[in-house]
Amino acid sequence: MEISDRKKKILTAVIEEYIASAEPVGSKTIAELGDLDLSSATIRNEMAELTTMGYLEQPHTSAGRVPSPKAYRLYVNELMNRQRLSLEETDTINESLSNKIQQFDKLMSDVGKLASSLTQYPAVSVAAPRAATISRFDLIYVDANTFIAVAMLSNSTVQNKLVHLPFSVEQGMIVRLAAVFNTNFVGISDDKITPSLISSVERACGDTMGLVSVIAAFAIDTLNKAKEGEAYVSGASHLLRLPEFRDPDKAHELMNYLSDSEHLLGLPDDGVDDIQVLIGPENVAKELQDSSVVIARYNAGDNMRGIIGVVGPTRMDYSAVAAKLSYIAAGLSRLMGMSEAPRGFEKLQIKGMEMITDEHKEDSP
Amino acid sequence: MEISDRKKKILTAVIEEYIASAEPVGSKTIAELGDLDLSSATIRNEMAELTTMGYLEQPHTSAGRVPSPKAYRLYVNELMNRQRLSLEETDTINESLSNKIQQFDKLMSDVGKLASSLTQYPAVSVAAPRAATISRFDLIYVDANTFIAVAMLSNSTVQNKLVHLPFSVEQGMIVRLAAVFNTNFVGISDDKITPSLISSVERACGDTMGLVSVIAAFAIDTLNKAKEGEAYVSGASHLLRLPEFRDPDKAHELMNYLSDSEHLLGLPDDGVDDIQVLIGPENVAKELQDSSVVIARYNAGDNMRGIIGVVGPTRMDYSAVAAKLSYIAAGLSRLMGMSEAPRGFEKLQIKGMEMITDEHKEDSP
DNA sequence: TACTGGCACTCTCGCCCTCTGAGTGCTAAT
DNA sequence: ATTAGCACTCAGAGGGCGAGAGTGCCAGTA
Repeated sequence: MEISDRKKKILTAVIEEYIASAEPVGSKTIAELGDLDLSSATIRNEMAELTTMGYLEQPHTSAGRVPSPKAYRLYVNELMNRQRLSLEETDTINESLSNKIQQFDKLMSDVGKLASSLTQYPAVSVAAPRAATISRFDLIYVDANTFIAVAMLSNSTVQNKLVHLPFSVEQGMIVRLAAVFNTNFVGISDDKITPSLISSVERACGDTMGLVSVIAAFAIDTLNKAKEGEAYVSGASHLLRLPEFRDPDKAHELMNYLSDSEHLLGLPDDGVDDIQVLIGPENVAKELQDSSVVIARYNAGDNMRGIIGVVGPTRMDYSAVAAKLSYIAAGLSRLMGMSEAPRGFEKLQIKGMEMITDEHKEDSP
Repeated sequence: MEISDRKKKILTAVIEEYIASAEPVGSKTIAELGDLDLSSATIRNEMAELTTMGYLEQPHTSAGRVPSPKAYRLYVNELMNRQRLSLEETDTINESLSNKIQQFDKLMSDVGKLASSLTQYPAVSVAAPRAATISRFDLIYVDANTFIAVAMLSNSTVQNKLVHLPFSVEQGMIVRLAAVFNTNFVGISDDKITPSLISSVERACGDTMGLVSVIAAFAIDTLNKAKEGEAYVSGASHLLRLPEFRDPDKAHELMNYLSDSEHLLGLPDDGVDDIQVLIGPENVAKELQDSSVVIARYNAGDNMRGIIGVVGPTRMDYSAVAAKLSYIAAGLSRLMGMSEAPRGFEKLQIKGMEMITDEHKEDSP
């Protein structure tokens, strides 16, 4: 059966009422809203039909109706009106992002915190794994027992390691090693760094003290680290505020699931849309079957992708959450993803100096 | 009134029973343990006195007794027998630590996760703030628009930044800048990097394009980052397992408190003992008044101090938690704090190669 | 004098019962 | 097609009751 316009209106009203109250919605409540000029009896009939059509559910006979996942899906796809953020809200987000972006390594977790405090739901922040090779290598001589290894990766990140040695090396050796590494280790993936390569390099520069091994280990370590994704969860405690998680066992189950980042690292792969909503049973993980997830993807240039997501009950304010997340994601892409434009420069301004970015735009994209 | 030996024994029994069961303990339960050969009536009398002395409390007239904070304090100070970890447990810890220590920047949060999973309580991992200066500076030329700034700090950490420029610079300029920075910026604290210093340096190397500012900003940023402490919370969901946090509001309050790292950064300062137990009202924060905190301090060399702590109900298995935490802390100090011995070297072994460390010792220190 | 058995007393907790009220489905009237 | 009206259902709140755990106290015993 096709769903009539009037049914859609009623369904929308039920969903929005339920999102606000978390309690089953009765026909009388809807009638009294006054949006549609219908008696409660008429609405009752419509709601009965919506129930047989699978859009509404009754917890028990004499209770009101609760939207089904199918209803939320319809709501998200066509019923809800996409919310625009207020100027105030976009300003807050822009300001937070500008501040956060100063410290690149904390960015991931800070963005999660921002999303969480903005939406009042737990947020997950995930950086997609990305393959990388070393594109430049350097060794900085500090003293006879110490040098710093620096590796710049193909994804434009730089890693370093301070190495103390239990013996002395002369500066010339360090310089020679750097040169050899730059010819042998640049542009290859970590599984190409085999023991046989290491020993041939050892012979090439006359290293008998295991220096090459140490540096090669650093290279492997760095590449591995780059390959791994990262995942952070922020604001998990927001869950406990919600009526659907008053039961500590339920809350515990979900929080436990979220705290294992293994589960979250898979998220960035499937799905192509900029923003994606997974409602209840649409989630594959059984721990999420009663919850919904809103995910925004961003592209931070240099083949680094990430997602920022929010977890909540199926009764979630999809409209507001989606608007906020996509604004954050767009802001991230804008601030970080300008591969063409000069990068890094604008991140290094002294506090108080103006950021070199576009002027703030308050349109949510 | 002085507390007799027999009272101590009874108190210990009550505390341990309560720690295990989370329910008020009656005289009969203690009598049936058989540890002391006394009738329930005698124990009843003793418990009544312990109550007037302030060691026990009654939730209501006809319930058993619950230990007071004062009782836990006595228990921790002299009653409990300090637990030794099993060989198995120490092996697990040692192994985890060896693995974690590979990736220095994740160490903090990983150690928290370890403590949390070991104790089954939420854990906090805090790195104390530490002042630092730059002890060596280097700029690595990548291409005409790109260089890498590397700063080694007095605390032996190394930071770097990839800098893209919206214009070209020649390699000679980069080299000259590095030299100038090494003479002007080494050994000074961040508040010495004033605009006037920057402009004098700018004049010294003929920089008209703001390069010096960019690099100085990196220096300030790096020093600031080093000065800030870091705090992580792991395994907060463990709280929900505990009977005292079945009430979602209580759990929410504590989790909320913990999630704001501001509160935790203060922890490392006060207190001098290696291991410290704060019971209920001994905590200054009102959110912790009903909970206990066990803190272990470690010293990771290079003037880096940190604490690893566990938060739980006052009814906490102090003995086991303290043993585990202090073993972890000692392990950290051992693995990282060997300032005299070669450092860094042992962290860079290829996976599968043996770690260069002391053999595992199963003594808890 | 120190301990113990016994007993009356108290109070929580779980259980059952009842009652109320919200919400429904259906029918007859408009 | 819509609505008013009505009988029906059922969760949840409130009250009463009994069981059981634990206590304090007293009198008796070693």
